[in-house]
Amino acid sequence: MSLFFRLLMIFVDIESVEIRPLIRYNFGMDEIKEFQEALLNWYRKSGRVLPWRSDPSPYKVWISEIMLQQTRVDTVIPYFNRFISEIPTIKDLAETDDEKLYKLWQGLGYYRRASHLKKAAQIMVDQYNGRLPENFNDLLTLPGIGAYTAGAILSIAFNISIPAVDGNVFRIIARINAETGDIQKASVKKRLEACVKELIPSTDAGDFNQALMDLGANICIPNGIPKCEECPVKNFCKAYSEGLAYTLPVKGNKAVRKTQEITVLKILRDNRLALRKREEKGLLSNLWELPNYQSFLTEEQCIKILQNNGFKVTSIMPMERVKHAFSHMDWIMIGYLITVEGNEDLSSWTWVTREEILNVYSIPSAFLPFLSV
DNA sequence: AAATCGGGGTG
DNA sequence: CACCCAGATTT
Repeated sequence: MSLFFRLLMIFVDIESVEIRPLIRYNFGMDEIKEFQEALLNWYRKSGRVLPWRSDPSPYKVWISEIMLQQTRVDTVIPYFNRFISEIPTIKDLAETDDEKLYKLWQGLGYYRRASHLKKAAQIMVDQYNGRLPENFNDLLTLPGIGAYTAGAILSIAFNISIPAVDGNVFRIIARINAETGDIQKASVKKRLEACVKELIPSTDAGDFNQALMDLGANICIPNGIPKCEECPVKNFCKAYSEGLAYTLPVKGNKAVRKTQEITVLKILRDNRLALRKREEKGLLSNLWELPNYQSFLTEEQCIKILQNNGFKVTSIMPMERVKHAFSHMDWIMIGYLITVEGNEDLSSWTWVTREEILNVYSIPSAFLPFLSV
């Protein structure tokens, strides 16, 4: 045997020790077939009934997948139904007014998704004959579509055999293999994705992928104790056989949360409320907000700000303190209810009616506690 | 690789 | 209160 081969074997051995700890990760052909059938049979019997499943057209699958990014099914359902009803086709989406689009998205979060949808729809109209492209690479070029969403669209809407690996699937596959590596790490993710590629059937890929999602939602759950006894594929699961299902997967990386103190002004003039449009980039971009300022301001400081802009303050009253948690930071907000007189309009402020607040302007959830009063 | 980007449900 | 969710994009 050549020296090259011996070195290669040593290299492979080291790799397998470092990158593959205990791990299952080796399935026989018969076993894969059994796994697929067990999962698909369970899905056909116990899968969820969802609005985007009754008619899995490419458009509906796409919209649902974008809405479902980091967002629970129960949250998405009413947004999805309203969206499809208001904007039923790709062409309609490409031509939808931005305010209407953002209003439909109000409260759903990750607002970039809405603007990505419209941009992608315009590209589909311009370059793809008004349809979704049917291949992975073209889908990936569209804004808002990454590897997971491209896989989901291709498998569910076009029945192409391709994985759609989301948080559910990472968790399930990690447990099946008793993967003890940190599933946040790229190397571990790569390993898990390769495993899904082995397990996915050449037909029924859409059902297979959705079956994994439903398994993750109802059986192999993320928080709390997984319901292993009800699991259709428990006999294939190394974490189950070793009593590790509750412990796995391993996730490191606890990010430090920051806190910002903010003063929010609810300013009324002639029964109209002052709103301000946020920047086109960054947090809550393009949405409408109550005028607000860094740090906690006193009544006197607020009055001075308004006077400097040409208003006469006729009343000012402190409002209840509100906390709002984003995924990466917290806002602590104090508020003042203020009435003003004066004709000088700040160019960046818009004076709106109660009706318009409800029907036109998209306002982030953080400010809603100040509006209900 | 790590940070950014929402909001709500859950233990 | 911390963690997670049918992730993608930017830094």
